[in-house]
Amino acid sequence: MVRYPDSLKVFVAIDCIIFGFDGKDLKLLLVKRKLEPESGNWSLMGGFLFPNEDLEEGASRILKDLTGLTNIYCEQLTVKGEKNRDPGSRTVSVVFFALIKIEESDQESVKNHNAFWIELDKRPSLIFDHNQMVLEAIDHLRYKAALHPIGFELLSETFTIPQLQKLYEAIYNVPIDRRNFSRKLLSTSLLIDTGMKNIHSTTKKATLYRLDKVRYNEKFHAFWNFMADAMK
Amino acid sequence: MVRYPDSLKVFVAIDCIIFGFDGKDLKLLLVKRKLEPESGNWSLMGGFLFPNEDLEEGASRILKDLTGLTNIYCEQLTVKGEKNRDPGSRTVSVVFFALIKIEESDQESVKNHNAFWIELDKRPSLIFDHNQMVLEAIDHLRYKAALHPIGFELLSETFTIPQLQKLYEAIYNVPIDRRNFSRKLLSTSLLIDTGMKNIHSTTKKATLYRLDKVRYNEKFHAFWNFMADAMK
DNA sequence: CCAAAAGTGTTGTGTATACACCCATGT
DNA sequence: ACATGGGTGTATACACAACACTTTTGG
Repeated sequence: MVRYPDSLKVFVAIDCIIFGFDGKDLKLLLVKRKLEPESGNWSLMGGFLFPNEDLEEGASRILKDLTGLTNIYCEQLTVKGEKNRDPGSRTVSVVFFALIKIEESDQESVKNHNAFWIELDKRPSLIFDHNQMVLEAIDHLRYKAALHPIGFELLSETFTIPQLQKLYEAIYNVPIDRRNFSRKLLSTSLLIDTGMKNIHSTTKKATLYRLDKVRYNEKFHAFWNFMADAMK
Repeated sequence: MVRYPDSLKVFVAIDCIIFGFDGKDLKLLLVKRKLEPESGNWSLMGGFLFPNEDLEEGASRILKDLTGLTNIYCEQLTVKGEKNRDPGSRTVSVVFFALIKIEESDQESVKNHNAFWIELDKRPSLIFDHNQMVLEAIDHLRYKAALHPIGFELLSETFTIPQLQKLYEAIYNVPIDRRNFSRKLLSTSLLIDTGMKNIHSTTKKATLYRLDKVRYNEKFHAFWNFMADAMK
């Protein structure tokens, strides 16, 4: 077996861009670093790839460690390998894009990592090339949510159509017609009426739906048209 | 500055999935390996990331080396990091997706690398996880060509609408209505009439168009609707 | 009774499809 | 003249956006 020169070897890092939605604003889960390098500065949650794990396993490990959750929507977003992106040592970073249901995450665990849910529009500047990663992630969220039903990954198990609408309005920062949005969503056959109502409302109580997971999995990769015009 | 343990370091490879279109069939540019490991077997064109180059530079270098071309449509497709994907040594591979105008490539250079344009449907089994990479690339081609005007990257500078149609029929393996396809493409404002005709035709000579590159660059990331229904 | 939010209905406009028909070219 | 392929026209169906109206709830 041929041996390659070890001088070609580099570190492989994993960085996670973690989105959440609190019913009003889109948020990012960011870490105020306690370790060198860049101690005290803000960054994405990350770590090095371990010798005994695949890339996706590494991302799952990091996300589980931070949030306590296992079944997180998570996909590769990009790889960053610019020569001098990490001043310490040549490091290639695999960036993952994750969507979290905030209220299901372990707030204790988040606090222990010195991590905070920060409104997207109020995020601080991040270390290295993490700012650029976040910009690409926002683009990706807008892109993907227009064509595929990923919005549900940011909501609770049960949700109302007005809640879903507020989410899309936050993602695209545009007002949406309530009536057309409702009809469009109901026509997807993705929503199952739970028979319950949102008791927290002070006016007319909205119907609580849950996702039809069978149909969701079957048709996830089809092209939907949630906000396709927002990308025009 | 903190030092990380060198035991975490891995090799980073670059693999390129290179599509071409000869007017009739979609093709892949594949290499019959002359070096160990896996000498004599088929693989994607690839190499290791050099210490002095960024990822995209590495991909450009490999593509230039093989085809002689510099301005190739090329984007990151995915990263493969499965623990045992390379039996030699732990290697993370960044996979690039490239679209080539076959007739503009340097056939001598291709031949010197023992590379061959092979019809997609007749491709041999490839080494390592390269088969899986190709499957994902075909999916990506179908996905992206439905929404963005990437088909032009596979055609010559000037082309006819019937040629474009044959390309889309090859990508999606479906017949397309000539008249509706023509009107749809003309309505994009992406085509500029060159005033010339395709002299190679034995019947009525089709109009030769070229791409409006200004509009192409401006609106590339908008959502088009070339074959969106093929993904439903 | 009123304000605010949820839910349903209607109508016009534009886009996509399924067709029919005409034109140009070489044999 | 005729077969083959290129180019244009049109009617229909369907999806979407814009708007009006009704219902529920708490105060």
